[in-house]
Amino acid sequence: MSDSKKPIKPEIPRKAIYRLSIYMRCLTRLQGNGIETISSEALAKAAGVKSTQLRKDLTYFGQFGTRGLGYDVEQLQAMISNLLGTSSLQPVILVGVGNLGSALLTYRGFEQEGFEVIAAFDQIPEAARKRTRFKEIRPMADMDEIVQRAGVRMAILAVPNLVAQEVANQLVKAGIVGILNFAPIMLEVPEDVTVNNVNLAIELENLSYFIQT
Amino acid sequence: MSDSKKPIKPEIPRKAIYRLSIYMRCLTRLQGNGIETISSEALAKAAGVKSTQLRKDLTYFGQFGTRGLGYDVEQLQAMISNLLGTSSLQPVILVGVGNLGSALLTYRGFEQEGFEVIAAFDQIPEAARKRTRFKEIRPMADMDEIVQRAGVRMAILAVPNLVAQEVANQLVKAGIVGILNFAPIMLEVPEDVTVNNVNLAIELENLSYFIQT
DNA sequence: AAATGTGAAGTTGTTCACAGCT
DNA sequence: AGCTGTGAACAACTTCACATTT
Repeated sequence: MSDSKKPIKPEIPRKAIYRLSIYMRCLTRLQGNGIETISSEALAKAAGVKSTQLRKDLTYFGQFGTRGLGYDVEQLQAMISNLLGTSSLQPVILVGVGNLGSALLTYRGFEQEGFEVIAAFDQIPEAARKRTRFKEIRPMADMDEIVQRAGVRMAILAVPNLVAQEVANQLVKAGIVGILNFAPIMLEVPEDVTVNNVNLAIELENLSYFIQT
Repeated sequence: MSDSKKPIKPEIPRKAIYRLSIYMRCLTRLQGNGIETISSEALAKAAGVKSTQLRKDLTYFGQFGTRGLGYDVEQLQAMISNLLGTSSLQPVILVGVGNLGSALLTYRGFEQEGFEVIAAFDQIPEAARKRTRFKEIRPMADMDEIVQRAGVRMAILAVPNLVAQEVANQLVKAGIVGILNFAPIMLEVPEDVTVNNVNLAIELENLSYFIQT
């Protein structure tokens, strides 16, 4: 599970924001199939939610449909993409090129979704280079300069637990305001910084609970 | 975000189960530091939750503390591990050794948490072998046999969207009852199968929303 | 007629306040 | 005295029912 602790706009449920991403993927697929208009009923089904929820989610941000008709696929897609801030390519850095970090660098899936990993950082860049083909591996000391020069606002944190807080502090100091944290600890960050936690082991453990006979 | 749709015991909030995993990690760390007893207050702080929530979460499963004293670290750890079904090593398979799949195989972090990836499957095993050093890469056709022989109950699904549902069906048929799904689609599965969804792109997108100025 | 937008009702999850052990 | 366990109050989120628009 992932988990952020930033309700900037407290009126809007955090889960609603996650669902926007899902709606957007569905819309992109529909667009690819040449479908121009869709009802909340049909889109909700594709997204795996109730149609009332979809409509409620959208109205947090405005009115985008036409009664009696439905939603314009392209227009709604553009609107959501814009809301999420993914309508332009966003630079991201990755910190910690160990086991998981190098795995994430290998996975080029972020690029397809509007994020570009412009640099990776590791305490021992030479060792890190042996684990990946990714070229831009830098020592931690270069972080400030690169973040500032490229105007990076988001970071993927994949360092060992013991140093996670310390590195998070460094990230914040460099100007990062969004952290995707893979370390299984609660990071303490200033109010204006958002942390989303992802932990694959916890997801497996959670499954493990539910599949018990 | 992760997301399962299986409330076998509807009284217990799903989020409470996730939190159990977090408590367990904290307890393991405390145990390593030689701490024998801890109050709900202190453990809750380490886990990043309110103490009342921790106590409520635990009482869904029974009474484990001593009033006036707190909880026995080792005992509580063992209890939660047992509840989650992670007290013994659990075999897992991975399906789809593409970009993400091979990244996940590279990441050996599951092993450290009580899960062993005993085999990986791909439609084109020869091509998949070029992406990873993991040895046990099999054609999809071998799935049934391996799952049954090893008594595997959990699978990590990292195939392209277009075939995700189809492969999920095959997994279910083979006897898998827990799926960690990385494809950004809602899988349709029988009631007795649990799906947890993880989508890294969605997590980044969600961050992207919150860091907007 | 068809489908959206939305206040109100319902449900689920969290926190409080305090009773009850040790 | 200190800290857990828990019903009751509260808050957040979801669903319903229906008025409204095309």
